[in-house]
Order: sequence, then structure tokens, then C-alpha cells
Amino acid sequence: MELPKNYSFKDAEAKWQKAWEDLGVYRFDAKTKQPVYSCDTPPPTVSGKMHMGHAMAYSQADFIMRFHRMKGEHPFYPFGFDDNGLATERFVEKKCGVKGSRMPRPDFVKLCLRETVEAEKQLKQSWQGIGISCDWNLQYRTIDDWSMKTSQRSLLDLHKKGRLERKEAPLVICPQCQTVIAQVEMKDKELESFLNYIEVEAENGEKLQFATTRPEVLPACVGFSVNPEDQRYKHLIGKKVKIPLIDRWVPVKGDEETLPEYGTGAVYYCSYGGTDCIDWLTKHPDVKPVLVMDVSGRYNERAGKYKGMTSKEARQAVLEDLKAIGALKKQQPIKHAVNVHERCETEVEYVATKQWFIRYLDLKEKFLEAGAKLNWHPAHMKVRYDNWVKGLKWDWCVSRQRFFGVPFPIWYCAKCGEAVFADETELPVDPTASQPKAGQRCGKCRGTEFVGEKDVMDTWATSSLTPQIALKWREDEKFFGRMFPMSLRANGHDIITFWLFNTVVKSLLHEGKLPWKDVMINGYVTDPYGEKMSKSKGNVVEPNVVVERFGADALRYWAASCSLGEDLPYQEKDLVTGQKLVTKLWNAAKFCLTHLDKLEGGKPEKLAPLDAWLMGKLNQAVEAATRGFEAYEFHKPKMAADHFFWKEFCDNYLEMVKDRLYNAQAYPAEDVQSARWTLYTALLTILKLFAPLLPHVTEEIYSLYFAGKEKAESIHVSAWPEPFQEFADEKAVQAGDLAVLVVAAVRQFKSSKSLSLGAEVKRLSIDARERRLLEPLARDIQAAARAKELAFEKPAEPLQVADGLAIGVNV
RNA sequence: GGGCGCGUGGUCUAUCGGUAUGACGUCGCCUUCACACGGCGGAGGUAGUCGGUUCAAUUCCGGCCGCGCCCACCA
Repeated sequence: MELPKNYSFKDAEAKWQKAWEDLGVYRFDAKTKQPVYSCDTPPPTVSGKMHMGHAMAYSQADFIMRFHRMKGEHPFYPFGFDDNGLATERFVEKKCGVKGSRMPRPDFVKLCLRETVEAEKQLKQSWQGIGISCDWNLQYRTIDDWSMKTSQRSLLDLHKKGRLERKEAPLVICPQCQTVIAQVEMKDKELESFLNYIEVEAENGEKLQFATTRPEVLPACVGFSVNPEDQRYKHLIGKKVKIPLIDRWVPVKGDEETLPEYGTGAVYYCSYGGTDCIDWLTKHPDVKPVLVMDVSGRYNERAGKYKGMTSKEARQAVLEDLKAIGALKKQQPIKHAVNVHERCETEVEYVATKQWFIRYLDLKEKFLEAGAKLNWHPAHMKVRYDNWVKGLKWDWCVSRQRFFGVPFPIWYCAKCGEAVFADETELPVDPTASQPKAGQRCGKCRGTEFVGEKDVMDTWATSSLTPQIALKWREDEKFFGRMFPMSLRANGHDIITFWLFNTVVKSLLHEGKLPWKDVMINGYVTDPYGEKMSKSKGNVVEPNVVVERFGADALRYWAASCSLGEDLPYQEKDLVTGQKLVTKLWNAAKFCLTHLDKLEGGKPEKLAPLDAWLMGKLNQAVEAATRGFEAYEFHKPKMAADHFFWKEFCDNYLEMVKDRLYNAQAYPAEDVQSARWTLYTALLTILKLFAPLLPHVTEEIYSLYFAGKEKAESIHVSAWPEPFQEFADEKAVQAGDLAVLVVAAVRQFKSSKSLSLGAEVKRLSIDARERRLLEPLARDIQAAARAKELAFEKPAEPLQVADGLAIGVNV
């Protein structure tokens, strides 16, 4: 058997990606008798291209899935696309030159659907291009009818469980752009500002001051706080103070959080000046908010003379008015961080609106317990989850004032405003385009006219259901029962607090258990200097380009080079390393196969000493690789396979066994048979160890030779190697290691004399004390050293090989 | 400001109680038979910094410095 001279990764990778798909190598079979190993991977958003971070993270998850497949488990490995939400709207608006807010929603939604289908095709190609072994028949989209149905079903279920509520909540708006903005559209900005000291009068006539950076919200002031321990003010707690300009009396509360040393130690609260104000109002429910700002970003009639102004205008006006009456006592310049709208850099405003919430703050303890039951890889990532849960202050707001998303299955009674929920049989439903089913009446006033909820759900409300979406939740109960919880979630460390946490929440609320057993958390990809890749820095490298130049196997090899959870800089040299390995594998296989035609018979009873050494080393590599993959530490299998293949197998074994293969007639038949069997077994095992990392080149070699001999049609469904316990022979390993040292010493000698490695040695002397150990390997050593004679004797000019062992080389 | 992580030869990285792994680069040598997309050999690090625990620390603990990520409108 002769392999072609060169391996073309371009041809082979394209060929195998297609063949795997055609042959259904990765197809999930619901009737399988094998234990199922399932994986919940992130659905990438369709609004972008695949980037190196994706390439790394999905490769890392794929290593694990490929390992489990070979271990004899049956993978359930679906792939999804996340295509609802703000990012997609932006993407479509930009691409088509439209504005979602300026066109009829059904038209916009239709447009988004069309564009995302197109984008998904390209993304699918990118993911296939790096050799992901998911089953594309299990593909889902977070906006398709099934996902929508699942998401709406989840909402109805939460309603039934009393977890859904509609309540007043602050919404972030940009007063400049006059629009509602999302968390992700905000950024931090260090701002030069003034801390304004304003005087108020207490009930008892006492004058005191508070300090604020936001005097403009004064018309909305409803409360006042001091620290309960603060001797200056504690006697005022429970009394009232009069806010100037609006002459409103507001209550003074005692709050631990009010720091005596900041400003004057007194603070005012407005509805709403910021999240702290909202918190304060939540803590003091007896105080009613006075909402002075509308969604337009302008003050309304409740702001009195400031009506119609924006914050910026009001700040000016309020300060002037305060100055005029002498209430502005001091202005102290300070720097502080504020949230601004990323596009126009305007400070954001908070206005109160009705929103849908999933009530879950009471379950913090449960969430912490759940987090503790998950198997985190790496373990320290759990802390991020814990800190997030402990820091939660809000229920989960799931409504968004957007267009392209999963609609709420909710109408409101046109008469009394009472919410009416869709029936589960109607799902998926768009309440803006349909009515509740016939005969439905308002539960409160018996009204028969309804208005559909216009808001759509937050994208996390749906993507937090990926296990339910993939596993046909409430559609195929038997299947779901068997498959849930899933085995593994692969997740980036940046979205532990969103995607991972939200998925845990939904799963606990719906099913009362965790969605998966294990989680593996991946890191980021940075540029060669450790900086995050971003368009604005111009340091973005595209995986498609990398695959084109170096091959998917090389890309994956790079992705395996860091430990799980670590950030990895993209360096071209690392891709070259992978490419070299692929070439080396090809060449080594080419050599082996020319000698395997004559392989006859099965496993020998006893191995030749050198072969026993190699098998001992092979066993170690197999054990290390298996342990590594089982612990999600894919870089360990990589190192084990690398080391065995490159050092032990190529550099030493092949060089030492060559003579036995080329001059077979000069050796006993059983030694030759031993060599051929070892060669076959070691090569096959090497291919298998590398198969999860380098699926293409290993499959190519396997298919050209081993597929015909072994039972599996693809290396990826062949059995993961087990150590050959019957050949575990410590003495042989020890002897082989020593023989390798002797050969290395001869090489070193030749190198130091500027001799070719092929140069003949007249006589090689090995210290007689090692005769017992090395004599069985004498012929192999002699052949590798190209020595005409080999003798166990005291060397004339000794070269130190190891402690206690010296050799002499006579050329 | 809070949390988490990281800081190892020129560059990236493994190890994580007994002076350190590998890759790339670099220098020298080697081309008849798997591979010059190669082989062999050499040089190069006292593991950010200070201090503590220990017979022994890169590895454990604490301070500091630097970097990254997540969170947070201390009015």
C-alpha cells in the first residue's frame, strides 16, 4: 500500500466534510442502544460572521464530543442559530437600509426572517469548515415556529406557576435620540461634573444640605436619606424636609447605605434619577414616585415650570433657579463614571414603564445550590456564577420594546386592560396579528375586545431554553424524559451570568432540576499581543482565511493548545506548527504503510524488546489522553499524543526498527512479525488519539488503509484505544529508554564531529555493566547508530550517557 | 469601586511543593531509500515584585505593580 506523496488539506477537508454529511456519520439516532452524550452549544447570532473566538470555543467543545463518540457514547449534538433580538434588527436595518420603527411590524419581521435564513447558510458553511461534528438535522433557530412555541409555552408555564408579573419598572432611554435603549447599547464614560450642595429646610426649621450630581431631577424628588448612625442628622429620621423650588415635603429615612462621609452625608431620591433611586423606592414602598419624565426624554406637566425640557436644559434651569433663591450653597468639581448611550454619548435617563417580569429574587438560595451541583470545568468559574446570583437585585425583565423577537402570547382587554393569555394549543401566536380564540372573554369585565401585546421577549428569554428547544420539550415527553438533563453545556466565560444562569433558572422553574450535568467554560481569543480583537483596532483575523491558508486541522490544533478556560492569543506560528504535524503524520503513515503489506496474523504472543518498549510508551500516552479528555482538559491529550508520536514513535522507534523492516530476512520471523504488528497498532492508535483534534487528516489516512481492516467505516465512529495491559512491561520500558539514550549519545557525537547521521561507526562500545538490560536491544541500537560492531566493554574514550552509563564511539 | 483570572527563556505555552515542558524564533551540522513542510545538536529562563509558611516554593499565604474579563450611575 502506498500513500500519495503529498497530502492536500484543501482537497481532503472539503471531501470529508461532505462525506460525513452524506454518510450521516454524526447523525443522531433516537433508537440508539448506546448511552447518549448530549451537548448544549451556544447558538451564534446571525448578525455577524464567525470569528476566531467562535472557532476556538466550538473546536474545544467538538474535541470533547468526538472523544465521547469514540468512547462508545452516542452524541446528541444539535446546532442552533440565535436570530432574534436587537442584534439581528440592527444587522437587517443596516443591510437593507430600513428602520424597523418606521415600517409595519409584519413587513419588518418578514424581511428579518428572509435575511437571517440567508445569513445562516453562510454561517453553517463556516462551522462545517472547521469540522464540527454536530448533527445538522438537529438544527434550530431561536426565531423559528418551534422555538417560538417553546418560548411562549415557557411563559405560559411561568404564568401558571405564579412567576410572571407585570409591574412598573424603569426603562433606559436616551433623551438625545429619544429612544429606548438596551443595556448593551450603553457604555461607561468618565465625566467631569459638579457635586452640587443644596440647602433644604426641615420641619423643625433646621437647615441642612445635601449633595447631588444631578440637580435636574429635583422636580421628581420624593425622598431623603441619612445614615441612621449619623449624629448630625439622626434626629431628623421620620420627619420631613422641604425641597426648594417645588416646595414639596418629603420624608427623611434612615439608610445604612448612605455614607456619612460622602458629600454632606445626606442624599435625595427622585423618580427616577438612577437605579439607586429605584432601589430606594423599592425599599420604601410607602413613598409614591412622582414620574416627571416621559419616554420622549422630556419633562411632563408634573415637573411644573420645567415641563418640555430635556435633562440638559433642566439642569441649567434648576441650578439657576436654586442660585436665585440662595439654595445652591456650593459646587464642587468631581469626576465620576456615568452610563451614556454608545452612539451619541448622552447620559441615559430612567423612566417608569410597565414591563413583564419573571419573579425570581426569592429563589437566590436555590440558584446557589443549583450552581454548586453543577460540575464546573474549570472549577473556579463557579465563583462568577455565585457572585452574580448573590448580587441580583432585580427580577428578570423579559419584555423588550422591539420588533423582531418572540411575541408575548398575551392580549389586553380593550375595556379594562386586564391581560388575557393565549391557550397552549394556539401557539405559536402573534397577538398583534390575531385575536384570542373564539368566545374568549375578559376574566375581569367579560369584555370581548382585545389588543395584542406589542412588546417582544428579551432574546435571553428564548435562548435560555436551548435544552428545551433541542429536546422537544412538552412535545415528545418520553424523549425529553430520557434526554434531560443534558450531559454538557459549553459556554464562554463572558456569558456565565446571562446565558448559563438564565438557562439554569428556566430549567429549575420548569423542571425543578439542572439542565445539564457538566459545564465547560472557554476563554477568549486575543490578537498576538493579548488584546481583544475588534474591528476598530483592525486586528481581526477571520477563521475562514486561516482555514484557507493552514487548514481546519491546523486551526483546531491551535485551539487545543491552551488549557480550558484560558484566553489564547492568535499567533500565526502556532498554525504553522499544526500544519507541520499534519504533514508529519502523513509522511510517517506513508512509511508505515509501505511495510504493512506483509503484515500477516494477529497479535503476537510476545513482543520483541524494542516493540515492548514502544507499547509501554503507547499505553502511557493512551492513559494520559483518556484521563485528559474525560476531565475536559483537551490540551493534555494533545501533549500526550504529540510527545508519543513525535519523540517516541518517529524520532526513535522508526529509526531503530527500520533495519528489521528493510532487512527482514536477516531476523527471526517472530521478531519481524512483532515489528509489523507494533507498527500497525501504534500508527492506528496514534491516528485515533489525534482524531478528535485533527479529524480530517486522520480520517484520510484511516480511510485509505485501516477502514478496510477494522470494522468501522470512519475513524470517528471507531473505538477509542484502550491500553494494552498484556504488554505492560516496566523492564522493557526501562531498557528501551536507556537504548534511546545510547542512540541519542551517538547522534550527539556525530553532530559534534560534523558527521552525517548516516555516517558509519566502526565500533560502538557500551559499558559492560548494562549488558543485561541492553543486550536484547543490541541489534536495534547497532542499526540505528549505523555501527559495524557493537560490544559490551569498557569504552576507551568514554562518553557519559546517563548516570553510570558510558559508551565509546570509534569511527 | 467590587469580583474573577492572569503575569514562566525573544514570543506563546505546560507544570502548580523538590531549581522547569513544549512550540516558534535563533545558531551550528546533516541531504540514497517516510518526511528539508525534514533530522540531529547547541545557546537561551533562578518562573512580575516584596514579604511570610516550609527542611524545600515557580508551585501555598499576604502586600504591591502590571494586564484581561465581568459587574456597578455611591448620591
